[in-house]
Amino acid sequence: MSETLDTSAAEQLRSIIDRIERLEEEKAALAADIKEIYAEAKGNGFDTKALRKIIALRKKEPHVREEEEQILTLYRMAIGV
Amino acid sequence: MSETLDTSAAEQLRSIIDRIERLEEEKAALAADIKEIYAEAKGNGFDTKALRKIIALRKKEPHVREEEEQILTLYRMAIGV
Amino acid sequence: MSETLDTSAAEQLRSIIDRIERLEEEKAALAADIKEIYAEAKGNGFDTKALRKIIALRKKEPHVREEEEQILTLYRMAIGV
Amino acid sequence: MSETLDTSAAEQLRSIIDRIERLEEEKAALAADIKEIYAEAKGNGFDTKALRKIIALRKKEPHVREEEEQILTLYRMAIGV
DNA sequence: AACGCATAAGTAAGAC
DNA sequence: GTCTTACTTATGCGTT
Repeated sequence: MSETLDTSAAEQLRSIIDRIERLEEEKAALAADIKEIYAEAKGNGFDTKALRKIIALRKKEPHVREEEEQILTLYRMAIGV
Repeated sequence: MSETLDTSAAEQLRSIIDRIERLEEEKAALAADIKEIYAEAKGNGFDTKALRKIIALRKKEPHVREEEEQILTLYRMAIGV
Repeated sequence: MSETLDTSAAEQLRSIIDRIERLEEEKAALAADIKEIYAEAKGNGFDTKALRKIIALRKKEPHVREEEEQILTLYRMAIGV
Repeated sequence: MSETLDTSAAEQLRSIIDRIERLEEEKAALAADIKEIYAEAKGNGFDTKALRKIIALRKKEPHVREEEEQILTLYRMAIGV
């Protein structure tokens, strides 16, 4: 490997970093918004852990979710939990 | 801050690192054993994802688990998922 | 705990979930964009692991980063790594 | 899929879960021991964040670590961080 | 070999 | 202030 990046590569590198940082910033802003909603929900008496589970459940395709729940139920019954 | 650690501190540092590394090694060995059991279970037709959920469920205190499931069910019914 | 959520609470719940899901969607879109930039960078011969480290370094306040690096160097010299 | 596990499968399932739980317990005990060493080190004035970095560095093969550090340095110089 | 999944680690925040 | 809990990132693993 060479010891330094040539000018073109250095410019490319800067560009990549800039673009990523810009997007990361927007992503962080959204994460903050989401966090705020959870905080507000908690303030209104909702259980955030359950809220997160609901969100996760709704992300799955219905038939996938049902299949998974069926298997889990099967195992739970088998060992009595 | 000084620029180097004195001999005593350096020795202490080595000792700390050694002890942690030794324990990390044992921990990694156990993780490998666990992984092997999952692989074997999968080979026998078990669903590892469901297995992991079962293990997680059993980690919780029964009344805590029941409480959580009750809330989740409440929310699921309210929004129909 | 009551067995069902009253209408008002159910509506609130739906609203919370909707808002979070909308934001999560935007967040996922940004994450996908970021991933794409990394993939493109990789295609142009950049090392993505190093890129991520650079991004992480730049997130820190300069004096914090320097302080951390100084301590790390101190420890590295003490144990010779 | 059948609605219940036959007796043999249920026994197998119990055995799998038992074995995993036993190993998980030992693993958790080791994790607790490790945490304790970090706490003790912190009490003696060591920086745990740096300690963790040292441990991570030592996990890598020397030539891999050197290669990674070389690339990172290259990028850092190119963008001046 | 790339892709997503899953674990683990590290970091940051909140509760006691 | 500490100590846990949760969120984020990173790395490794298995799958396709």
